[in-house]
Amino acid sequence: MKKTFCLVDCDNFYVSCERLFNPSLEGKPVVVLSNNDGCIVSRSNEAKLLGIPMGAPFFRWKEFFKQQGVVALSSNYALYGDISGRLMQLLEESAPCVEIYSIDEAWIDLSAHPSPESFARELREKIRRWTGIPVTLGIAPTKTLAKVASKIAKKTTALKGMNLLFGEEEIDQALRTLEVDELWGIGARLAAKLKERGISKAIDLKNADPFKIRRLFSVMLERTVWELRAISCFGLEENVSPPKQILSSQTFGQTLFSLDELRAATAHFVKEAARKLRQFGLAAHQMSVFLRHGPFPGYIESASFRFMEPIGDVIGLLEKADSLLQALYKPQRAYTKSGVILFDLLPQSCHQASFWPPEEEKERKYATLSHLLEELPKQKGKLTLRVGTELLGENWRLRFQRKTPSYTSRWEEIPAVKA
DNA sequence: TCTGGGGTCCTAGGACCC
DNA sequence: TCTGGGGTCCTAGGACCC
Repeated sequence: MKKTFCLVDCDNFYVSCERLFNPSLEGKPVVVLSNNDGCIVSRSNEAKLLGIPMGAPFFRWKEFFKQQGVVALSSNYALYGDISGRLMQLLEESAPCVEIYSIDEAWIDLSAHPSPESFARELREKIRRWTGIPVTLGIAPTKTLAKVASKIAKKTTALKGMNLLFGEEEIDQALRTLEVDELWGIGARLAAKLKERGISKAIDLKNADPFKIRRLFSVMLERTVWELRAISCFGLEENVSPPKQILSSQTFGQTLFSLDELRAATAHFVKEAARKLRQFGLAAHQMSVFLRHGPFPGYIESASFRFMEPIGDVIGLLEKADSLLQALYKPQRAYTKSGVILFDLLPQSCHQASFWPPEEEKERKYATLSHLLEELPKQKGKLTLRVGTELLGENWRLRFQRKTPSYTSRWEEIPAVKA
């Protein structure tokens, strides 16, 4: 059966969110920075026109921004997450089959829709009116081609944020204009290898022999070739599958040397990871703690542990993480980042009984404590109950020098209208 | 002086099994 | 001299995505 996929892709999402609450940013070059104000992760069209690349380190562009009047903002994830939630909800109410793909992208299956074009036109208008966020829609017989359609729509103002790609000639025409690394699933590494074999434009990959591509590269790349030929290989994934791993980590606000500081940071990451674990009703069979040290990009060392039984409670995770960390730590090292990964995740309900008699008393105590540790701060404020290790240091925390208020998610920061 | 954080999937190779 | 042929599972590492 012929398929029709529609990609809904927010334009410059983080910048667009900032503009909702600060219209004076409209028409100006604006960028949003990553955590720690490290690099540039979102750019307005005006900023793109100035030649500012995605992912560039902020410190290299600071001077240029001053000269050109570019506004740089720290990222405000509470705001972006909230706006994204509203937008996705709107999509789910408007379309039958939706896959939320990232904070600012979603797929809609329009295969059964009698008129995808008018549906898309109305949807785009509705999103703009209800959320204030501009989006671009790419519509095509495969996901890879829908990405191509949207990419071209973003480059071509005449298309007004919408592009349908169906005819073979139209598709070929589009693929002739794109480099192979502009395709979904092809990064710099693969592009370099493809170029060695004379495949440099997207159209060259479409015309390559899929079986040869599979042999030389991978099945994934073979599927991309089929997708470029309008044969769908990547379907819509509607059911939100639980995560397979949970990672919580950060680059520190400054270089750290002391074990106590690292312990405080790690305790924080464990709590974050455990919160997510509970949110999905999962338990972790394995945990790994890692540290990065030395000059950028640095060396990463990690230590893992496999629990006898999958574990979900914070206290148990904290204990183990702390001892893994202490085993990894070496004095005199300049640490720049740490983190915790939980993997081998299972639903809490498929708990396999232990061969050993359970330590019921201890488990009950832990469960109560873990519950308190999570609930109390939620109800009474962040600092009401914390783990001792968290108090060992604060220097790992991030610098946010240019953050805008949490307009939609904190009562104290809701915008006020002055009479 | 400054370089994000959170994910997924695939592959190759080793250990082990019958 | 001759040294099988299938499997499975696990892990590390590479590549990609937003």
